Amino acid sequence: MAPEFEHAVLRALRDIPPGRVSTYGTLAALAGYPRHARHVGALLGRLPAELALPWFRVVGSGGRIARPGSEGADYQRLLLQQDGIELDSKGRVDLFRYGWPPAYFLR
DNA sequence: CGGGCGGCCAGGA
DNA sequence: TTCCTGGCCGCCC
Repeated sequence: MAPEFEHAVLRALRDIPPGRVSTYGTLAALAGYPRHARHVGALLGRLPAELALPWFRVVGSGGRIARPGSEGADYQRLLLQQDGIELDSKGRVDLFRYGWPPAYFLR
């Protein structure tokens, strides 16, 4: 994975404010790499916990938490709630309400 | 709403 | 080099 790509993505990741969420595709675009959503996922998946980065503030395009059923998914749901984010009955986030940056999620 | 399909792009085998 | 596989995405039924 190219260092420039990683740095750009992590920078965008750190810029997501508490209480907001972004998506893999949006983060990739913000970082300057449109269409690289999958790679953002691959990167977030192997982030060392020590870095304490807000990986949990990234969800799929439909506001869905990735890899449902997995242990990490439950943890992510918990962290999002602690962040003050409401999840609907199906565990999805309303991007029109919490999406970051706002301009990317206009109704 | 649910499921399939094709497209996306980098790594590993 | 080809082939397969992803914490994805959007379109079509």
